[in-house]
Amino acid sequence: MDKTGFTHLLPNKDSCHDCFKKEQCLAKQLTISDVEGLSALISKNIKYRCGDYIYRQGDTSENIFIVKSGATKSLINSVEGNELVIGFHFAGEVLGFDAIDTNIHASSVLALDNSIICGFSRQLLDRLCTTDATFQKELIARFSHEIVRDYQLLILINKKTAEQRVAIFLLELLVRMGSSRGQVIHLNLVMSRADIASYLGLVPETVSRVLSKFERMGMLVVKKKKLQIVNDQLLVKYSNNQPLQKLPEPNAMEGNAIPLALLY
Amino acid sequence: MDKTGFTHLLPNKDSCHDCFKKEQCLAKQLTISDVEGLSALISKNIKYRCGDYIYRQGDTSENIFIVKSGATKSLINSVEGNELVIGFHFAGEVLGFDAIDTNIHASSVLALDNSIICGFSRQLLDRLCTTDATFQKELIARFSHEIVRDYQLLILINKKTAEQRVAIFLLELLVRMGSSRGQVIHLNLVMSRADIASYLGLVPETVSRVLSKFERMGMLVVKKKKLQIVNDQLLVKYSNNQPLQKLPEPNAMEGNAIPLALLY
DNA sequence: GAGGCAAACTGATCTAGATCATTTCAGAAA
DNA sequence: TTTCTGAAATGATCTAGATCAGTTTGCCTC
Repeated sequence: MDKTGFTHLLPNKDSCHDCFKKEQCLAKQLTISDVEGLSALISKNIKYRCGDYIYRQGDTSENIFIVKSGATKSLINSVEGNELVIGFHFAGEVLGFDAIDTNIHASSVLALDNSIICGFSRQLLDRLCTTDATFQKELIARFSHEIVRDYQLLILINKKTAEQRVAIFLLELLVRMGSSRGQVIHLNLVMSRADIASYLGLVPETVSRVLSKFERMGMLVVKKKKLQIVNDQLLVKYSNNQPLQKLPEPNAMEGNAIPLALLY
Repeated sequence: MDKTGFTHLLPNKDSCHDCFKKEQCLAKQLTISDVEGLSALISKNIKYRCGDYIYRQGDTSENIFIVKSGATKSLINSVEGNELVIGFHFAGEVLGFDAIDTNIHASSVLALDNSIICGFSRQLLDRLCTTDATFQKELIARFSHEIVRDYQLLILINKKTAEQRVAIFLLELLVRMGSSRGQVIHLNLVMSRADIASYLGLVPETVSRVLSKFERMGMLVVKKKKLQIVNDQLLVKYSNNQPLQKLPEPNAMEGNAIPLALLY
């Protein structure tokens, strides 16, 4: 029936008016008629298969993209040739902010899954920015949001243990996938262990080992790309580097007299 | 004579018209009269002493700032209480982009030196954005630039050796300080070893050791905060992880028969 | 259902850089 | 000048995670 693999992702027609994601769209505050009038400048519902590039590092920037469904990763190819994953993007997120200044993409983005993505031409972007103050504000807000998100990744990478990184990553995924906490959650890891490792500044083997350990601790059940979070409270503990077996803090004694023997 | 320590930084009057940094200013493309008309919304030449905060993480955002002279660092305080340096900012750079979306600063910025900084009220920012298309474009371009810069820091941190990190950091400083390459350069490190270490995802001792090693290799002369770059070509080699003493690659043999003894 | 293949997992070993413990040094105060 | 103080340098040791070397697993294709 569905030979394309996309039909289930498209419950609506090829129009902004019926878009089931319009609440998350960059242009959400424009009236429908505004957008429809500029329809020629929007490429709606472009289909990407797993592994397809949305754009490549070095490409001239033609569009800003909005992920409607599916998932993508963005990466940077270093001079030495190895690639560094710098982000994962899900429905509602905007792609292409890296090229507004220079017109050249500083990163590549590719689909991790069959994905539907809309493109706003740069021309439309400029036009809306000058004619529509609300749109412009929304755009700048998203820029700012992106900068704060980058900070978070820096924090995640900096001086955290492998276990913390993986725990934080999983919790972040839970939030972004919109799952509520405190119950058994099924998570479909759309990215490979190597992708996660690159993103977290680790090596695939380490990610694998940490996931296995977390499984042994009863926090989750791992079955390749299918993850089942069983105990997210414990996951939170690990994300703060407070594993179960940790000894009480030295100052747990405070309030009692400290034996002299411990001071000398 | 100059008891304030600031006079030498201010060769011009307290006006945008005479500002010696106007070419680098966010509002550079506005005509002088435009800006002067909005003068009440610009706090010109605010003086900060070494250690003063320009703003703190969690503060409500009142202004966008432009560094006119001096230097600042931005940092994030983690939940555990330790601080992470995420950037250094010199003349011409804009501060405060992290709070445009939420109105709350996600990071703190403090002066590393006596610094002169101008503040644009958020109100002015909004006004210029709606009335002046060129200003708005410039602002968005700077946002995009900031995002790309964040990518660079991610690359710097990710999977690079301590020597690479320090070498890249020094080369980056050379560029940002505007020094031309290929000659002996005097560099005044305005930040501490601890700041550099935090920024590079290392520990102060490691930064110290690497600088000492670079000195032994004849690349630079270290005298606390005064650095003298003697051989920047070698620094470039180290930044690519190609130190001098490295053995020839294994495939240097290719073309010759490989001795069986090496295979077993 | 067999064969092929790439991702994921696991165990053994190694090492870059962290940690801990001093020492040195430069600038400020007295 | 001497003393004081905090940053920086240096040496010795330790360890988290990388690296290397397989093995296992799930998923194609025929």
